[in-house]
Amino acid sequence: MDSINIKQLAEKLNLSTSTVSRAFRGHNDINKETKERILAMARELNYQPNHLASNLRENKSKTIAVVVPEIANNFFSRAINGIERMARDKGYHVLIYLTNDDFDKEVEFLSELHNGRVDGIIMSVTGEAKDHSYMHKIRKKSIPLVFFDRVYDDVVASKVLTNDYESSFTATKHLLEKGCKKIVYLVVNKNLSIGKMRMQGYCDALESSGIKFSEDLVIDCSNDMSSNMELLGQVFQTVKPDGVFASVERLALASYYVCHDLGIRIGQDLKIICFSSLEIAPLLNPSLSTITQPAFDMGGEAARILFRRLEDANPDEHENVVLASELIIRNSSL
Amino acid sequence: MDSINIKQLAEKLNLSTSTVSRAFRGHNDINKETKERILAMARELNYQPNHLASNLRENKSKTIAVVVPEIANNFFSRAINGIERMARDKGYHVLIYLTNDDFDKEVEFLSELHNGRVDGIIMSVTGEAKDHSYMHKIRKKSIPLVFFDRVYDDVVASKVLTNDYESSFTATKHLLEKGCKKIVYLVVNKNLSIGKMRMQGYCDALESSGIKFSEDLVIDCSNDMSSNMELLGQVFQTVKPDGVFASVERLALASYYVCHDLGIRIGQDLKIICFSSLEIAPLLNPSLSTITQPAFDMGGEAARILFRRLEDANPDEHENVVLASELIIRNSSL
DNA sequence: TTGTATGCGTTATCAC
DNA sequence: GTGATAACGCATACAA
Repeated sequence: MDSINIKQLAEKLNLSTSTVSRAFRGHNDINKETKERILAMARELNYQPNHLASNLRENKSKTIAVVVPEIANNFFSRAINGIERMARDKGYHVLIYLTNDDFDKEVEFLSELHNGRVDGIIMSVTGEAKDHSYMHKIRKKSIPLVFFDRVYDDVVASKVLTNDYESSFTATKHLLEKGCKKIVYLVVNKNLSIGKMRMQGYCDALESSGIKFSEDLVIDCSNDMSSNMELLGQVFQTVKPDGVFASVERLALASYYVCHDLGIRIGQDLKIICFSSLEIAPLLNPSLSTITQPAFDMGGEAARILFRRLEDANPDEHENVVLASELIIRNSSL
Repeated sequence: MDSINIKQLAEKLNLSTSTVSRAFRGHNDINKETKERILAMARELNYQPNHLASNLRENKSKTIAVVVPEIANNFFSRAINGIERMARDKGYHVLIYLTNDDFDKEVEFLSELHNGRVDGIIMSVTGEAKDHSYMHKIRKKSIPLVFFDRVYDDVVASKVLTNDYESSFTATKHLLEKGCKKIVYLVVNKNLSIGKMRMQGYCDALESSGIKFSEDLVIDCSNDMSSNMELLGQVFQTVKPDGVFASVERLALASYYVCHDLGIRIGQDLKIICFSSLEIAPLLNPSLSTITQPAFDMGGEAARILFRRLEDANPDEHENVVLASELIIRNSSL
């Protein structure tokens, strides 16, 4: 039993397709009884308007795309959760695209999306700092775009960020106050805006305590766990830092593994703090000090902004929102 | 500058729309030079066929829906990762729907999806064990469906599962061998197939060791962290179990929090093991023994099965796949 | 309040 | 090898 269409439904009811169509739209140019009769029959026959057809007709898809580097990640999965919740409320559907931090995929996805498939895009960019002028060309086609967390600074679009600079400054200050003299900064991509902001907070905190910033203490890591562990193992043994400020969660976790392996006592020998959305940070050994971003809310906010653009129009207005992260000190930095 | 359509492109080239259309399809009934000319112009003008229109025409969407209880969860986020990867390879797009374990939402989603929006569905059902006969009605409309992990036993569809019974049996056996006499089984929904299978493994392991199963040791929890902690606090103090077998990750984590609060020493006073996809289980305090499901592969397998149905046709053939979980003993059960 | 006719952008069928 | 045309299912302008 295949799907029924509006024409067949109309025939059953001895009505025209236009009348049937009206029953499903918000208008009130239809007799209440007829409408009910139509809806009843529709329920019985399990009819639902074909969205491809109606979307084609109305030139909108009621669908948004979410483009993120990864999903098996506490921050992004929560953010998507927030986006989905908001989208659901607004009657939108959510397509997911994972770049796996591959810039080429990002470009591919974005160009695929400009063909009516989606009404808008929410995106957190890849860590690869290549030329992203491709965005400028795409932007011209004017499908609304909202960045969150990882953004391209030179692309004009709405952005949802957290107060990375302040958080980094405070976190670094905290480590200094706890007696750290040699704090390494772990980063995946120095050139990405987010890495830059966080590093700036780190630098300024050092400076404010009269400590000179040293390029050697900036450790440029990758997204691969085992090579990170190898790198950090060397750093911890040769540079012998007494503090670690990790700009992303996975680098703190790599540090934990390395410390466990090398018998470095976290908290005593080496204090660790990091950006993280790990909800079980209190259960780690030792419990992990974190700067926790409001991931869910960031997603929700990004979606809210996008839908405002989509529905209130005014396509040239961009919103920038900054949400506050929370600094939670636990045993790893005490 | 808004999107261009096939007609405009055809005009620019002094060709008919049919010829232009041909350039974008796989056929070879078009002059090679014309084709190249068209493609070149398309690139220049940034033309892409509108997928709504072509999908309407072809009556398929090249899109699948993934319906899961939640996404901020290690298991599901990995599974989605696997699905997305496979979908990408096959040229499909992925819509995400989160039920938040709300049965009504599940019903709502599924009925929304039968209107041309998607070609197929991959789903893990909610924990609510209500009447799901609604599925039978929907199944008639014959859009391919693949279940993974959490399934409805009475619905005929392809299913991707793990060897839950064996894993549970082995894990419980392990606790018994380590000296546990009183093992509680933590479950969110006893009636869900997955809870049943896991519980059966637990029961049979007890029996095989000559221990009588007691209903009092089955603790029916919820999805709410704080009420679970309250419940478990009471159980740990009154029932005084020496072993915990948690059927889902969050219940083991709640146990950890409770033990930390009450000063119960995990591993010594109380041994814990659970189903979990937590990649940092080794970093917990103490490291957590887990039965780890191949979440990514399960997602990939579910997608593979779905696409086979979609492309090879043969709509009445169902595949059931069982993948093996891995039992990893760590300090929480030693 | 309802029906008729047209078009959304694309592709397949049939001519030429 | 290319062009004209109909059709996919629906929603609106207009007529009644």
